[in-house]
Amino acid sequence: MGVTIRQIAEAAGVSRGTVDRALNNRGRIRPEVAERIRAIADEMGYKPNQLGRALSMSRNNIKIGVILQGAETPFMKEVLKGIQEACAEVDNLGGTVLVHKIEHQNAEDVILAMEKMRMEEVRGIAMVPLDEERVKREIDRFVEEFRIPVVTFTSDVEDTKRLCFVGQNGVQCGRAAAGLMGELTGGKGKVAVISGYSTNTSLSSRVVGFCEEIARKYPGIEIIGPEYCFEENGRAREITEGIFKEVPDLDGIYLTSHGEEGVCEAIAGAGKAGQVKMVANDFMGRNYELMREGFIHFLIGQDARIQGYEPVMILFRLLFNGEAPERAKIFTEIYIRNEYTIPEGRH
Amino acid sequence: MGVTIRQIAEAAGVSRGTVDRALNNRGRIRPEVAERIRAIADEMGYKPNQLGRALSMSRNNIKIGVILQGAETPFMKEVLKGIQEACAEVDNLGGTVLVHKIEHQNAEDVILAMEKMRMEEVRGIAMVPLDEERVKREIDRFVEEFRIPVVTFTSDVEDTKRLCFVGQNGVQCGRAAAGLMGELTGGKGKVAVISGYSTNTSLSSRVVGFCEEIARKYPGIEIIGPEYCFEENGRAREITEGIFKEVPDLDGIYLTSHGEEGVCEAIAGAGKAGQVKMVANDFMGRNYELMREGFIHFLIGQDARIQGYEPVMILFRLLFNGEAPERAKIFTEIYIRNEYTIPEGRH
DNA sequence: CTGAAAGCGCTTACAG
DNA sequence: CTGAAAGCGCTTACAG
Repeated sequence: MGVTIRQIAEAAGVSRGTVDRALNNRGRIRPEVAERIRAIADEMGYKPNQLGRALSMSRNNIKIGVILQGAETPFMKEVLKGIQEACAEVDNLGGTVLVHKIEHQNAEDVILAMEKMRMEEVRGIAMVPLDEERVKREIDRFVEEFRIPVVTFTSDVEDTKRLCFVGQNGVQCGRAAAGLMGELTGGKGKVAVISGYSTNTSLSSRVVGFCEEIARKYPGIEIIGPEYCFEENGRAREITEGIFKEVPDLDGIYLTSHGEEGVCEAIAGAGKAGQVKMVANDFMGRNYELMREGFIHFLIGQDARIQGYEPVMILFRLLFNGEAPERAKIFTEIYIRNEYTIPEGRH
Repeated sequence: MGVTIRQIAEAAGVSRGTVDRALNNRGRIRPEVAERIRAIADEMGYKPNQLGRALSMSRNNIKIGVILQGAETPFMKEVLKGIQEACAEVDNLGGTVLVHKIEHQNAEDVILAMEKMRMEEVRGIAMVPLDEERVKREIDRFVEEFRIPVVTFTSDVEDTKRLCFVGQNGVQCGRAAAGLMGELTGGKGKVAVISGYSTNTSLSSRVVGFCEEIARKYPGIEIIGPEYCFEENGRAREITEGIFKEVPDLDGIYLTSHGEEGVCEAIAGAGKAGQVKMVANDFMGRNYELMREGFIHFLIGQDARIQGYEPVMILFRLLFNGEAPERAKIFTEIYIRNEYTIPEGRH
């Protein structure tokens, strides 16, 4: 197959160690010799064999830490699957991945977890951050003082020295929903926006994207809300019922977050299934069923798996090959699904 | 890190070769000994290190052949990128991939390419087949007589001994389009279907899926056509103009294949941009632009990359690890995109 | 600055 | 049926 380091060594009349030093800029080599070896390697079309490399490097194994918040949510459980896939792959390549799960969101716990990771001597950290000053300061300290690169995922903290972010572009997600709702309603009528928490930045980005784009492209649509249901079905139901009372001729509902079942119960109760157009988010819980039953017209989702997988692999590629990520923000695909594009073998 | 074969050998008081024979059922070992070793390995939680395995196996390298048809089309060029990714990965794991490109579709050339692959002693073939008797017979002969597994991709030939198929479910794709068109038109009006070739099975599946689902779920919609434009813009334009003449109050167009620009010219000519709802296929050519310009409302697409990547990897996993694919038909995701979910950095 | 050697975890002829 | 040894392609102390 490929050219090996041994062949180059023979062609150059030096030892394999010398070739290694030349090709990987390890110093301790006469510059002219290094130059000559590199030229020979180029000419012979040398491509390092990752296998040999990895096997040899597995002696000083690369350890990567992962810190998960909100680990109890269905979304994070999906993300965790992606992390585990990455673990398997990193393991195969001779590295190690340490995962620390935190239930709910908690700055204190995050900082403690980071400290723990440092004690374990991880060489990089992938984490779900929190938009709090002390967390951000800690991230910067890890990067600058300890030289431990940090990749954020799912939520971002832009004003830090984190290497990059992997996750959804919330504003764009809201715009996509606006495009769908616009077409579903023929660009006119009344559409309610129901969100989860006003304090959650990724949810409010969706609301902003939605409202802005509706205003821009479908000025014939009047927006009701946003109202907040705290991702609870009971609350979502009450809100929806309330809206129906105020606005009996409602044409559509955009739901940024959980509470689907409550909303659908209210729709069913009002006898408006299929008639009130609904766009919701995420491929979790009973959402596919609700789509099949005709309550939800479109689901917008993100690839949770890749939000776990990619951050770990980005760090591994950095630490193993010195490959830096291409961009500071790696936005995941925004999937649009209708009842015909539900993946096989899913709930 | 993990438990190694050497540790098991020490624990069992045998040589590493013996452990290998026990764990990989290579025979030439006393059954009791094999059993004992397997028990010990289990207990110690042994997981074979793929790296060591691959590096060692790279001596008798695994060669995989790929046969591409219609290599000149934009779609196949995307597929080819996936193939090249797989090549790189297989290469890294000590294997080799041979790619044979055929312009257009041609049974004779396919059979010749298969023969060539056999001469090259490939251990598996991934190919775009052709629904012709002699091609199918040849596939069966390769599988049964030569014991060379065959994976089909992009198009399938069900009644053969091929290991599995990777590609789109055309009928489902048509149904997804029907769901979109139904919502775009409010479930009523007149919708034209324009396809590429009546002889192309994957295109006719789309037509069938579309028409059946419209009839079932949106009985208020009347279907015009299908007409065939041979994927030519000129022809597509004429057809569309013809339809406008016959059906001035047309509400939508479903285009199963290329000819988008021709159709859009006709729409523009009639001053009906945005008004006639359009659903088209594939993320190629000017399709994203046409969507941004408001001609196309939804694009349905397939992940071309994975249709090249996966078949090669399926064969590699089979030949390298003895892992068989999970299903005989591996359907790729059906993506729905609107103007807000166009991936970054794409034309 | 350079080389010889050992080692990463596995597989595979070769002896016996 | 079993073991000792060589080898896959690379990296890395250790000498010099």
